[in-house]
Amino acid sequence: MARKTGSHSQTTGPRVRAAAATLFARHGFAAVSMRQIAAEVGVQAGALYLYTPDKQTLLFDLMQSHLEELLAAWGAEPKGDAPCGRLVAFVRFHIGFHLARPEAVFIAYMELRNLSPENFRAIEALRHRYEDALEGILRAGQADGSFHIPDTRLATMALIAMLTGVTNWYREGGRLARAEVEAIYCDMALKAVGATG
Amino acid sequence: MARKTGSHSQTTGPRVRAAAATLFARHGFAAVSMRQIAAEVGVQAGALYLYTPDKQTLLFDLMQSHLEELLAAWGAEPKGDAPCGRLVAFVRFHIGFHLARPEAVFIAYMELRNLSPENFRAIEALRHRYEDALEGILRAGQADGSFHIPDTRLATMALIAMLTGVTNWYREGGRLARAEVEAIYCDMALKAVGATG
DNA sequence: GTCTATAATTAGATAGAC
DNA sequence: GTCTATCTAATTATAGAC
Repeated sequence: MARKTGSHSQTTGPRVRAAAATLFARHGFAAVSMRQIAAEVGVQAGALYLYTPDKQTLLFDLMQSHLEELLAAWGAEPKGDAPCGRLVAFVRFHIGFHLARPEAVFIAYMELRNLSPENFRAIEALRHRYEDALEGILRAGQADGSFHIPDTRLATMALIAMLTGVTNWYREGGRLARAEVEAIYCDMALKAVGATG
Repeated sequence: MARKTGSHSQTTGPRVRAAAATLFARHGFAAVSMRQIAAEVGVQAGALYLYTPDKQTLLFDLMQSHLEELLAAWGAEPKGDAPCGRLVAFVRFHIGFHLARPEAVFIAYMELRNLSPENFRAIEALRHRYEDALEGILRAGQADGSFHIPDTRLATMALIAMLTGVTNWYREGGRLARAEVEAIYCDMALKAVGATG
């Protein structure tokens, strides 16, 4: 086993991010101090500045990497050709991805107003790209007659809000298993867009 | 016109609450200082403590009065007998009420983690009572065959998340008028629960 | 790479003058 | 009812020893 040569740089950086994610999700960005993060990692506050230039950048990096991971994961997801199949794939993917990362999801939705204006624009652009992925599916289904949607943009926002809402109430080991939740949301989503197939 | 007898107590209290609501919604509870609130009202920081014992209680009062107003307004709303009509009434009521109070809605959903444990329990109880109102409609519709819902509790959470999501994207004077948005959401909600009528 | 110490600022809340 | 002044404590971020 390779010796770590006395350096912790390969582990402390990620641990700082993990501790920040946990604390930001639990108490909110503004309510968490750099000292709390340091204590969670097990270092002193000053040491954090070896891994981030400031607290704001720490938040931005968490949100940016979450959304880039989301886009990359959806891009790598196998999807069918028919709009109905693609919508089902999106619903399952969205729920699975979000339930697997409750902290990152929480931060990405709740801490937008704590971003600097430039950072906010960057995050919003990434989020918009993800919304466009769903809107593309709905447009295709509307075009080929699979769906019956009064307004695709509104349906996009409604569906994403509905799906993301699972993270507010779902608890592992609760009344419903994840697969059951996914199936029920697929059913509701297909019905909501008036799917025929 | 009655003279104000030199006292501002009838106006400053509400103005403190209004300023706090605006600032909490914009920047978040933890990021707003008592001095900022005082500046918005046009008094000094110390004067705020004539109207609230502390910052935490100020937040709690905003959330509590919002939810009590929500429950009272829904209770006073005229509703039909048939489940379909009652669901339509709920959708229109929920969207209308929430779009009219973007600040209070934002605070009630985003600042739960900044409540003390006791205050959190009180707010959650109020929120649960409101969710139960929708769940009652869905249960009735499921019972009389108007709706076809795999799981009423899950459908309740899904619908509320979908409806509340309007506050994230709707802008007055935007592409769609409020009535159009309500109509489209009614359509999607009815379809999502498999309404037959 | 981490710690200790500290600078500079700001926070929530209170006391007492007016 | 409001202001000024202040207390105590906590904040972000940096400097320099090790």
